Amino acid sequence: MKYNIPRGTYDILPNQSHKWQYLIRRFQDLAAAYGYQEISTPIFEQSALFERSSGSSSDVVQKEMYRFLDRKGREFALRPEGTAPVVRSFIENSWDKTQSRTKLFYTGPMFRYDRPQAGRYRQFWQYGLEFFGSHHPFYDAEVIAFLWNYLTSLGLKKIHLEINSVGCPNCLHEYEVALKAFYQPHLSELCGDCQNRFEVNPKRLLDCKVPSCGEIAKQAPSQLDYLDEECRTHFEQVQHYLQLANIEFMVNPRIVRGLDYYSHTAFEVIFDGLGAQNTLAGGGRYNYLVEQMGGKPTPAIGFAGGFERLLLALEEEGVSLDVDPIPDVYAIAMGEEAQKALMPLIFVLRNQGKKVDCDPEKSSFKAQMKAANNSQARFCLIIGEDELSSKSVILKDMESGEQQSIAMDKVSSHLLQIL
RNA sequence: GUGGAUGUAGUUCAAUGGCAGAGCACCGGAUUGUGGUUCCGGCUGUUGGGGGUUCGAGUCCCCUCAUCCACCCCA
Repeated sequence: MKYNIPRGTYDILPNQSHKWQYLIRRFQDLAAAYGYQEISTPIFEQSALFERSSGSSSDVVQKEMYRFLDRKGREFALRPEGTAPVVRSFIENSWDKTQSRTKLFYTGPMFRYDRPQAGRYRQFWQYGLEFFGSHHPFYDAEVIAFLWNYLTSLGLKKIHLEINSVGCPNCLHEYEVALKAFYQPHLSELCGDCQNRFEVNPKRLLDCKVPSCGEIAKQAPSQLDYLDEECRTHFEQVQHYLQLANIEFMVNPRIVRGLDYYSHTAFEVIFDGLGAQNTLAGGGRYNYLVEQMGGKPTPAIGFAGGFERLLLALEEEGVSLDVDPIPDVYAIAMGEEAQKALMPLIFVLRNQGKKVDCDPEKSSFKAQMKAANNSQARFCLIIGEDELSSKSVILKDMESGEQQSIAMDKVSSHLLQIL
């Protein structure tokens, strides 16, 4: 019996692991600079949480959730996204009852039963950020600026930011009425998917990739023309604040976010050169979600991005994340007695925080030298018969080839000085 | 969920239906205890899995699994 990794999942292997840690650390550091604090929610929640928040008509809920019953028959789901659990926690901890703003971020795995392809997995890692407690456009800009600064500071250049406003429920309703009125006479010309979208989620008609549908979508009324006074002013202010933050963006009235809870500002960061899975991150306001989930009405805005796509984009742009740890010292021992002498020495160095590698079992001196070279360690320590009798070790600089003999009890203090 | 391409050594790839190979990597050697370059030698395979056609299948057919691409969806 041979066991296989589940479809659409992957192991983060040692030679990749440091890249993940690096990306996560950079996200945490930036969050600290913006005053955001980390929250970790469970991997699974009641299925109903996602059904109510994301919208039961969404594909994520309808087709992609990993659902299961526990031993008492309660229905749970592996979380397909991060916002709903954070909102649940926000309400459960009564943060909605205070007047203060709440700034949270998270990283962790999400689960969707999708057909895997490059940049799309069944277990995938997201970084995300949620802001609660103000509808001020300042915070729209802050959240978007955070995302933009994170991605650009990593070295991404071939990305662009698209923003839109989907308005409040009132504007949205009027817009959908207008949209349906526009599409009604074209119904027979649409593809099968779009005929279904017309009934289920008319906004999705706008980003169909079938060319003939795209032509029709170009003529369709724009969401932006159906914003009421308040929503339009808000959107203009958001753009103004983004300019003040020196963030470049383009307005794309056809951005449609997949989850039902979004209102007002919606945005995406697109990578120019990844194939079909080119949305690096996306987000928007959800001013009505907290209330809808049973909390006190609380405006909020957030985003989420995928680490796998981020990694692909960084690789595509040739950004090097190779910060693989290189040992400071590679230790070589010849013979059993020397191996024993090596033991206390390398542990002293390691306990001082030096990275020390060795493989004293290797067959020959030459082989150990080779290994020292492959490790790229700056120095190598050599102990053999001669050194044992003189209670010294040889310290060799692998770059210059120079070597010197050092008394065994002085080795650690000497290395502390030069490293 | 729909359509298509692919699957051979650790890895990148070869092999008209006729003995499964090469580069890289790895391991060893080139006078005793000194790496990188060079030279010599060595190891590695249920050809993803199962079935079928055939004297004979990596190659043709069917099923299955996986990866990739597009749709879809979205991060």
